[in-house]
Amino acid sequence: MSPRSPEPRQGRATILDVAAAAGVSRQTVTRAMNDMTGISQATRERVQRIAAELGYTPSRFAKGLVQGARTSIGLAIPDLTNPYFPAFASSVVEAATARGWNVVVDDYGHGTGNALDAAARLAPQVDALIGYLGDHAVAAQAMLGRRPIVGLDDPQAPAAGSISFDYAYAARLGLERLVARGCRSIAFLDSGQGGIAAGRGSAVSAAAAERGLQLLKFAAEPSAVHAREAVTAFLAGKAELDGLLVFNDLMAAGALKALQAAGRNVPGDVAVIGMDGIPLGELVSPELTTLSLDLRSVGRAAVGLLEGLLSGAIEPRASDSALLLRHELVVRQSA
Amino acid sequence: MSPRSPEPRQGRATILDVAAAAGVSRQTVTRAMNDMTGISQATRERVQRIAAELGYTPSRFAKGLVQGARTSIGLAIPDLTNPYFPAFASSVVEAATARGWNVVVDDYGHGTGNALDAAARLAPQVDALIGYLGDHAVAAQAMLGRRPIVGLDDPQAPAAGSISFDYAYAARLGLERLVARGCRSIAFLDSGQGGIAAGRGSAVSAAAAERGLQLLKFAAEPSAVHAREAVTAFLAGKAELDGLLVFNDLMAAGALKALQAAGRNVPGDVAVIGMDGIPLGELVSPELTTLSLDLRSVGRAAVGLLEGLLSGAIEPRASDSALLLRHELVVRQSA
DNA sequence: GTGCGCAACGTGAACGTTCACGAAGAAAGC
DNA sequence: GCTTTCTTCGTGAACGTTCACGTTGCGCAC
Repeated sequence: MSPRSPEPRQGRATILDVAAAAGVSRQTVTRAMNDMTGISQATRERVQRIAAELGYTPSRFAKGLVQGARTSIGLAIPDLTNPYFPAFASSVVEAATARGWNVVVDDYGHGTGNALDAAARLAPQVDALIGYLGDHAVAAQAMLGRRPIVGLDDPQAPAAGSISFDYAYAARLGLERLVARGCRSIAFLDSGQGGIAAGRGSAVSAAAAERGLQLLKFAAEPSAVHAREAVTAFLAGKAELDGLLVFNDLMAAGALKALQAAGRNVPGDVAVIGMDGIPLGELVSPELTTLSLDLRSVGRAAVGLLEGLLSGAIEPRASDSALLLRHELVVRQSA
Repeated sequence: MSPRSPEPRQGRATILDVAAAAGVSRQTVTRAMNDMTGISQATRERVQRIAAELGYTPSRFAKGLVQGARTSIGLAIPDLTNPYFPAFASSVVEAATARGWNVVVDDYGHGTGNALDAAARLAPQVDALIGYLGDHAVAAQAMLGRRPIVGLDDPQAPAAGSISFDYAYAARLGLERLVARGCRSIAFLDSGQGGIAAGRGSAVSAAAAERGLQLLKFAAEPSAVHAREAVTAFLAGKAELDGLLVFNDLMAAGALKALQAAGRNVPGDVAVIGMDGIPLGELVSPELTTLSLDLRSVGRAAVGLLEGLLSGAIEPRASDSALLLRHELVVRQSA
């Protein structure tokens, strides 16, 4: 048995297998496979045919090693089942695809995982990272070494690049709307998770204090069902309620359900405002008034930042590497 | 200038940079970085510290080349903004992560892309592929060479592994429900896209014929807004309608909106049944009765199939490589 | 003091591809 | 006929890591 049989049964065929089968050299196979010049049309076709017969596909490792490709980015998100994140992921994938990059997606919400686990899984696979990393951005950067990170919603300790949201502005906008509608007893349904999620709650509290508003706060895990249960429990208490600002649209959708189940009319009895502006808001009844984010622009911005960081056009942790985006009030039916 | 300066400014640091800076050999750095035996604790820590200072991270290409890792799978889906697909993607990512695999996600719905473009982008990056490939499964297999593909919803020309859905069964279940409710004028809102999507429509037609039912069919692009417009236009026509079966839940949600806008009570005037069983169905009003799929089990099954194909435990295109899953009627409020 | 074993560390080879260069042969110009 | 040019193809080296060895030095038993 020769060390390299003409048609290896196991393991992937290599370029040398194809070369041997075609009676040419490595380089000629390379020329044929990559549509390079310096090869006759006849040879090109013959080699391609033989390659296909052998099921040969070039090793991405060997190719990447010699070419030094930088084309894989990681995307770390907490929960693909919360519609906000696929909407965001979709725009990241679109922007990355336009640049010829691949996106390795890691959803760290399963089980007890956190962003650091996701970073650890992605670190050996990618050239850069985009993600909701919260407090773990620093540790993630250590894992990534010199490869850039664009962190979302990390205004405290921004990563090399960062995209944050002006929650103070959003909170003012939301409360203003509720007050303008005549709401007197306003509550904020927060996310029960700390970390990344804390910014919204404190911004709303601050905005309420600024206006001299008494603000009731309660919290739930960030899902529709949990929000529904939390609102039901809240309504069972004595508290008055005629205006409700909610951590995100998904939870707001759950809140709507609970209010309706409790016989409260929305927006007649209780006005509800969500946050994020996901398409779901237009499908629920009543349609959700929300503090909307242009999610496609968020993804584009993140990938654009990353491109700048990778090329060196943008300095890490500089003024132009930290973006602050604003929500916009989209008035529909719920408030 | 020596060919390898102690602290290279540009380009990633290599194992040799670390070795030189620490005054040890490659192999010792390897031992330190990978927590191997045969190294003193003092040296291990010193090397790790120096590696961190240099921002060294091992090249995935070199590592993959020598270790022959098979840990990246591609996931090709048409549209991340349709909630069905992230729900599916989430379960694939979860199952893949549990096996230590990474998932490269490609969303080919942007612009004019199709599944073949996605396969072409993914082919150089992954060791296997899961996806909604439709007619392109054969062409995709050519790009993947010997690497296995698990295709979804491709009963005609199954890939190496395939997961299909028993639409005949689902259609009978749905129509049965509508008839049992007393519906006489039943329509099916189909997806305007051919290819992958055609199976549902023909199954519903067949099931209707089987029952001797007259079935009205109309179609729209598979999004909530398009479905809403299509239903509005349909209602503006003369046709009677008291039962509506819809291609998927997202479109059904749009249909609900249109029916309500036209003053039709659901389910009083028109009963509506969706398909897929995505969480959205519980958030709309009335809550959507649907032909539900256990999406987590679909992802698990796909990854399990892939694992079998990769390990050789499952033969491509064999009886055990083609799974047929059944929908289940989940009765909520809309029918 | 000789031999042995073990811990700690180093070196050649290999993974599969592309790049840079070189060589052979044919066609073309004079 | 000779050189030149162009097309077609082949060969050494390199990418950065791990694997399988080999080597050194030290302690210890006899």
